[in-house]
Amino acid sequence: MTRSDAQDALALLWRGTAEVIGFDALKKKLDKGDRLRVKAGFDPTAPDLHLGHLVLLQKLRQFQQLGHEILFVIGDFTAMIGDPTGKNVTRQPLSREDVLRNAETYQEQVFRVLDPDATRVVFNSDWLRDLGADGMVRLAARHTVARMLEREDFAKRFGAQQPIAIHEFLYPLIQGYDSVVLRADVELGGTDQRFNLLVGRQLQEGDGQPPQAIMMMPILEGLDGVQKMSKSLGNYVGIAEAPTEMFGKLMSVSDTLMWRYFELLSDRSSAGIDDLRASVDAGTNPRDIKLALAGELVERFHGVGAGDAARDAFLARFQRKEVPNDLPEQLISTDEAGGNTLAQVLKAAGLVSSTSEAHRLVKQGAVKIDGERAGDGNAPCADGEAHLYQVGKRRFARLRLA
RNA sequence: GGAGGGGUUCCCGAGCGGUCAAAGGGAUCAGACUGUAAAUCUGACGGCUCAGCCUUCGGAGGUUCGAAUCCUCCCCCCUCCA
Repeated sequence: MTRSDAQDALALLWRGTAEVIGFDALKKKLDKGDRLRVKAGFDPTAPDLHLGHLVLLQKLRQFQQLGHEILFVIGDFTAMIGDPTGKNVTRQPLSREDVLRNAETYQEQVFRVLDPDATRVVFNSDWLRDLGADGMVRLAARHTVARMLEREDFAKRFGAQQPIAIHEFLYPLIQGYDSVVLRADVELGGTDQRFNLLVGRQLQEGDGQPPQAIMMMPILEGLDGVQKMSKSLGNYVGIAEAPTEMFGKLMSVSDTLMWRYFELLSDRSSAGIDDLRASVDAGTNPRDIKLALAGELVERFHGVGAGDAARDAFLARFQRKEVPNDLPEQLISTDEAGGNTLAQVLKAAGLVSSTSEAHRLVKQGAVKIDGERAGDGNAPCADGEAHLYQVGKRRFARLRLA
């Protein structure tokens, strides 16, 4: 590795991080050309990954591309405790079966980002089961209650006289112990993991190991650009989502937020991103840059060519306002629909969730038949021939009545 | 164990006998605008055989011409005291 390669590598690894602890030691190891053991732990609790999770995975991917070893820790043991981080209440533990099933879907999605051949997946129950009661007691002896209570969420709950179960104290200790067992050089986590990550350093030092560096990644903003991306807020892009969905969602992101996504999610080099910025400053339409971002991410999750296909479909539909060309014809039975009024047909076709909604949308001018705006939800639909029904800009169906 | 407070339409949250399908905000959807599904503005936002009708305000009963609003019992949450 040449001098400048090393610097580029460092810059790449540094990019987008919220905070790095133990930077100097890390730099030294990188300069030496060591192959680092990079640890990241995952709770197999919510198996639906989205781009918010990708931030961390992306960083792992970068380490991986630079030749380092990824230790992907599935916290099947710790999931039984439930990470208290950020929680104001004690978490419900998961059953063994849930954990294993989740871990399965987890890996499947994760390997769309990471190279499975260069990733070591480990389950922390492997060594924690053998730790035994005495080992657990020894581990617990390594930390004090006072220090544990420094943790913000514990402190809050304690101050508010809300319960903290004793086993919750074990979570950070166990996560830290994982680092000891794995002899991690670096551990990645979200900024909310700071405390747990630091415990790892402490335990490693106590064990006579050099403490791991800690790399904290920021929380990704969701599509609204304000709140963190999360499934419950509905502002997320799922890793397993269909290409057109994913593309459309990414295109709806604001121009400002787009750069954040580039920095945290894109495989482009930092220099390449700077070039894009410069070109926008020079007058390039940000939309075109966003198309590239959306294309890149779709490509990553859906394979070569998927990005271009999604892009073409998007442009056709929203820029040229064309109708999607691969619309299958749907046969609607007026018997099942309960009648043949426009509202009933739209409901039967699944374009609206109720006839009431259909009537409302018709009144708002959102419904078109063969491109003609419909004016009456009670108007009967002619049967026999297929017609193109459209609700709003996104819902289409080619329907034939029977 | 004792004393209080509360459960309202997707979420938050008003309403406290009729004028309530129920304020306001958020989310969502639509229309306009646009460089895209950003921003902004406007509107919609329980269901139906849709300008009329039907079913909603934790659950079950009751009072009343009439209840989300009053009473009884039950379920669940929270706060304070012990």
